[in-house]
Amino acid sequence: MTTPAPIRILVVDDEPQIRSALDVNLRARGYAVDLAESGEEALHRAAAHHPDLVLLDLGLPGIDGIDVVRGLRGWTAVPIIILSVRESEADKVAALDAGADDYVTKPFGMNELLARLRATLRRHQPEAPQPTVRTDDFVIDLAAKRVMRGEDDVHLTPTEWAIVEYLARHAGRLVTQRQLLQHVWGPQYESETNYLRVHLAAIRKKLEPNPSQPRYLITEAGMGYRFEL
Amino acid sequence: MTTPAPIRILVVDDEPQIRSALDVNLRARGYAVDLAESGEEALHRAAAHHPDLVLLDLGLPGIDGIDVVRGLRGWTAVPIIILSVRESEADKVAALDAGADDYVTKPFGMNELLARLRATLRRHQPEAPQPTVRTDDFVIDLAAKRVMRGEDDVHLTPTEWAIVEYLARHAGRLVTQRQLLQHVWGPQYESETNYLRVHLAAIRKKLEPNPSQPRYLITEAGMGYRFEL
DNA sequence: TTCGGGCGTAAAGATGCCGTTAAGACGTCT
DNA sequence: AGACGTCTTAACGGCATCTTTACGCCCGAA
Repeated sequence: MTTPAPIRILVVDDEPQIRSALDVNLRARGYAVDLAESGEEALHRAAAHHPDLVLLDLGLPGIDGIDVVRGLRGWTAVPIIILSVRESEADKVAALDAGADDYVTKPFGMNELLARLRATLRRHQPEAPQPTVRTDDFVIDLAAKRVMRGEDDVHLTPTEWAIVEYLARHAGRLVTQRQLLQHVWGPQYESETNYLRVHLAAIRKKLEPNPSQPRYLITEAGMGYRFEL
Repeated sequence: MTTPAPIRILVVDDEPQIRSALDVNLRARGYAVDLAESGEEALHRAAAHHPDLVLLDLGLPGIDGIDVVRGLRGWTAVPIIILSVRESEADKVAALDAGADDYVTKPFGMNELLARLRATLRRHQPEAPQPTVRTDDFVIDLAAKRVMRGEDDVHLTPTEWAIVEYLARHAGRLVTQRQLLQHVWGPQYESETNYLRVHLAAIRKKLEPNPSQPRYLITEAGMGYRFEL
């Protein structure tokens, strides 16, 4: 298991104190921070570094903040939170309709900003990639709970699927009978090894090219089973 | 192109003037509005009607607003915008971390609220990258919340639509009864599998060419259902 | 070689789930 | 308040699945 990559946040503000305050607070929470002090620099750094979220001050010298929002929205859906001293409704409406995700009025509390930041990031999390286990003869789609053998799919009963899934998630490793029994049937089933024999036979009949001589679902006599890729 | 279904908004507030003001303004913008004046009613109506967005007052009699957020987040990802007189950072942080999407302090400008509402709804669109799901026999228009079978459209009840939509958005994957029950009826309905049997029968009667031998809405005995394209 | 434990296979019975139907409850409009 | 659409609830037959039992094989140990 690798450590997750830090979430990258681009902070855009022309006031050095605010940049610094955000930098310190965000780094303290484990975010990676990139800083920009103008709209041009913001667009440039966003294109170069692809941040996971943008904190954007509206009152920038040069390009207006709203135009930064439009510039970003032209090519990316990165979440944008506006920081601004402007309290007027018109400004908020314009920023939000330009594509900003949230609007926080300065001065703001750091805890509120962090909470809004978490809320925004939470919404933008992409779905985890769907794991599949492939062999030469069939494909196990763990997310769809489905097994494909060539073009047509193989129908597994609930118990059969539970066994296959557990073995596939521990592919290559030896799984003891007790592990399987407890995972599929519950803690009190420790010694009903005949269940396993019966169901393994059914599974092999459906998945193995030659069920009587298993290639994938290997029996380790006296110990358990092993799913060989 | 068919007329898109109106966006349904659930307004939760115990003050009649605010309910009424929101009701009028939202209807004027073409939203369909559902009203609730307590947390209990909010949870109940949300489960019954599946709104597209919830406007929630924190200062409710009975259940606290935060608990309403938690109650909803237990089973649905519907966007929630908090309306509150409480300005303290702690309240905002608590609400956002409980799963709210935005926080607006009363008194608020109607235009700002509408802009935040649009921004929140826009953000939730990416969840529907495919507006239509097509089979040989019918077309599911996820945006318009409508099903067309050939030329004429099939009328689905709210519950039926909720089931079809969930299955269509997870096309090909196996959806457990528990997933469906929690998404359609709420968290406390984990074991009422007879609901599913009854409604699936009704849906099949409307969509399947041969309802007694389903081609699209496949039952996986003991596990759940699968929408086969 | 003989014996016994562990395993694979097959088939029959038991179990629980699913589809179907219909009636009553509920909520929402006119 | 009444009528309509919709949801809930219960009952039942049919069927998929699981359990249980029996038997034969293989292989290592005596």
